[in-house]
Amino acid sequence: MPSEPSPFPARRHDHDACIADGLARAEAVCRERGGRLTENRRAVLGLLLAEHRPVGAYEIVERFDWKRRKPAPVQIYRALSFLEAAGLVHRIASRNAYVACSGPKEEHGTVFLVCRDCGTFAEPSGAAVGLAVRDLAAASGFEPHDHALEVTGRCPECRPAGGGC
Amino acid sequence: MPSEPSPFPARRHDHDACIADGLARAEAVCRERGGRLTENRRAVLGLLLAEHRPVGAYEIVERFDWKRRKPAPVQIYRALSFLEAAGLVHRIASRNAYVACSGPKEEHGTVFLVCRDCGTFAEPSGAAVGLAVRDLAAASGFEPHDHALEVTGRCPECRPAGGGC
DNA sequence: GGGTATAATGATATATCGTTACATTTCCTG
DNA sequence: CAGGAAATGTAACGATATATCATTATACCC
Repeated sequence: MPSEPSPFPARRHDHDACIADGLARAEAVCRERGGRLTENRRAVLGLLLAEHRPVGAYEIVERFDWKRRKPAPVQIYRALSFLEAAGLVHRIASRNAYVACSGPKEEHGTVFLVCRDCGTFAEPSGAAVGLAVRDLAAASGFEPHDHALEVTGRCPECRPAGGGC
Repeated sequence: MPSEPSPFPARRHDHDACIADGLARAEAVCRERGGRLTENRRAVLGLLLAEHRPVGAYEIVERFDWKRRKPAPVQIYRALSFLEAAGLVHRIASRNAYVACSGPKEEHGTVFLVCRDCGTFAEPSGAAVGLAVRDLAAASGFEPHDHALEVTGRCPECRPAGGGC
């Protein structure tokens, strides 16, 4: 089969570039939507882009060197709210954590794969799942607005290689 | 099309019966799995069965008249953990809330519909979604273990009837 | 540039959700 | 009834998220 490229980040990739891309995209989104990508917001997004995994808000607080001090939680939550509303960050409810949106151009995915071993995160394009949800909802007379599918499992890197266990 | 019955509870239904059924099922599950459906656990499950919507743990605390006192949160969490492990209750991560499992015999659904207006909850059988998830994961080399799909929207009762708004 | 409305931040406190720790009781089993 | 596993009682704590209000920055119009 033609097989799309894996949605997981390659083990080695140009990480600085993917951070830069993410920030550039954020600038574009802000221009379009009207918000401002302020220093705080940029810093939070940068931190999330630097990981390919969900990060808790209080972990961001700890890692955030902000004018030589730790920020108050509310600073981080404000930045996260803004970024989430702009579609630049997703909240992973099952983990109380946040992750930078990895889909630069495609419509926002609503399927999240999280590796139980290394925590790595991927956001494959979930068109088939979206359709299945729509069908299911329609059959119930339910009008879906929003959905999030969080799948836990093992990523290709953490799966035992051959046929083993 | 043949159209399965709606997974939503009918507006009027024999509510006492559905509570009784749920408790009876819980007894059966406990006999099979080895736990005990103690007074606390029965009370928590009963409270959840009496709602067809996700209820927060602290809301259960508030509503729980337990020997004329409020229980400590840990009591409720202990009961919820037991019931969840037994498959009698689901946690709705996106809301930090808990709901009685509505599927009496069918394999446990992993799709949850929650009405944004009235909070009503349904758990349709999500076989198609499950397949879509499996395919999607397989295409990424991801080995799925567990997933939960929480869909927000409007239930049939809360949707505007005809074409209007 | 000055006035002003809006957006964003700073700082403190508090609400909400969930767990740890350890002593005690209940209940099954022999 | 003794012994052990399961469940509960009680208190304190940890983790996650929001409320409130004063202040500062930015955009926009004149």
